[in-house]
Amino acid sequence: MGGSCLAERLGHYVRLSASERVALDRLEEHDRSYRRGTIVISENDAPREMFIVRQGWLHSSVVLGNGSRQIMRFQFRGDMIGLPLLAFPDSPETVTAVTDVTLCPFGRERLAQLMAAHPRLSALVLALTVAERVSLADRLASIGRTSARARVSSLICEINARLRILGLSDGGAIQLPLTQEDIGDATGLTAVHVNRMMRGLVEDGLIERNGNHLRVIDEGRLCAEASFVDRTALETGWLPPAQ
Amino acid sequence: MGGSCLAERLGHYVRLSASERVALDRLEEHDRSYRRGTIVISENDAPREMFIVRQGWLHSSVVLGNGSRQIMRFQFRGDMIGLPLLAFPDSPETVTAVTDVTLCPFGRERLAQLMAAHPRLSALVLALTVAERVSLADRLASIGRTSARARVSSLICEINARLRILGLSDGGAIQLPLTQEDIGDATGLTAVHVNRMMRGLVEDGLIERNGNHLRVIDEGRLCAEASFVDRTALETGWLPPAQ
DNA sequence: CGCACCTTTGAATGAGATCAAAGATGGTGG
DNA sequence: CCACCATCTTTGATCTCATTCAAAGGTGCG
Repeated sequence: MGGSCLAERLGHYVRLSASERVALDRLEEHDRSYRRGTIVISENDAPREMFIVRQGWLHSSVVLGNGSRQIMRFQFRGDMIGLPLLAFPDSPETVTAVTDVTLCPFGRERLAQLMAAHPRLSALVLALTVAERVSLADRLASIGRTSARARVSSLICEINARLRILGLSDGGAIQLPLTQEDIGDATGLTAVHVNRMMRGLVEDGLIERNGNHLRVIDEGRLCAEASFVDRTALETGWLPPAQ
Repeated sequence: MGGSCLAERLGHYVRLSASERVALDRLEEHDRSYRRGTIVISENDAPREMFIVRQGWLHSSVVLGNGSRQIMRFQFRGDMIGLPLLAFPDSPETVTAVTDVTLCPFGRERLAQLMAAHPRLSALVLALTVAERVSLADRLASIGRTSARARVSSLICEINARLRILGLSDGGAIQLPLTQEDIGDATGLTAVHVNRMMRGLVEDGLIERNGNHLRVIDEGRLCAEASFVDRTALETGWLPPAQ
């Protein structure tokens, strides 16, 4: 089964103690696979579990009264899914598998135990949640205050930056298993307009595409146009000592 | 000085133990006042402290490369400010006092101590952060996928719901110390268009205004138009035992 | 009282949506 | 292995909601 994916991620930021590592492994005792397209958590359902992503892409979204969909965020290996369960009995969002995925389910009580026993992991999970909040805020600013072209650029920059630290971006070349409709739902645009913007980016030599394959050519210019800030680094100097 | 504002808020969700109460009081040992308009934390600065709001309104915002501003969220009594310091050395956002405010500063180490000593408070702070993330996601969907009128309605609904649990909404009547420019920056609209939308809401009998005073007349219809969901309740059944 | 800031209104402009239809692509079953 | 069907991409024409520009009232603070 290999080590815990969450441990792998947290290991980027701190040197985990043996007992922390054991505790994290226990969060991922079980795993479960889903086909692409599967709805893992459904809006307004009352899920009993959260998940850690072991393999594959997912996204979380909501559908509004007018029938349109907003994709909030994409989730990759090592990401935690379904955390709203910590605050609300009913899920505020739908989580969908974009590709075939493998997930490790865990319950609230299990997390509570871990937090009680390991203050440093507790603090680290809080820091990760805060970082995700900041990342959402970046997206908010992008959608609220920038042009269609900048919104698409920003999404590409974010996905590329996040895949890079997972070793899934080969010099800017990534697998992008999204339809233009998906990209539109993530950026607040129509699929038609996403198409026009992406062709523009190709024409201007910022990216290349064929099929699901995308390559960022001029990352500096792409990020600059998008006002994109990389949030993948994390400050950890303040954490309490390991247990 | 009265009790801790954060304790007051957390007390809505759980019955705090004596020792938890003492720990929370220590977070708010000091306080500091700022005039309205003051920038409390500046984007890209490296703040040394976070704050708990004791009195007044603030907002957090970013300014993008094109010069426009996006307001992410408004903060009221009992809200925590500057949490990004837990994840990033430089602040990703500017925090500004909308009215005269009183804030209680505290450092990361102080929070780390509290989390190490009080697993339940730890979990509760995590739950609050998750809830705020969900609330941001709601805003994202509002801005990404709804009309100008719905966005303004949604903002009014959210502010009203949050002020209500603080006892600051008198049957839908609230103090709204915001310019239409502020509302525009929060909803991704221009001040001019905000003006037209608000007059529309008044004409249709959904709200009333004069000066800084706003009254929600038909909350049901306003929330329905905005696809607004109240996120002020919090699930706490899973928390570890109090210390 | 006067000035700065905010709200309100109108007219022109424009970015992105909508509508429609023609190519591509790929997965599935025969 | 190939043909077919569903889904996705691409392109063009038109429309609309929100922006932009401009200027005239209000309001409150110093």
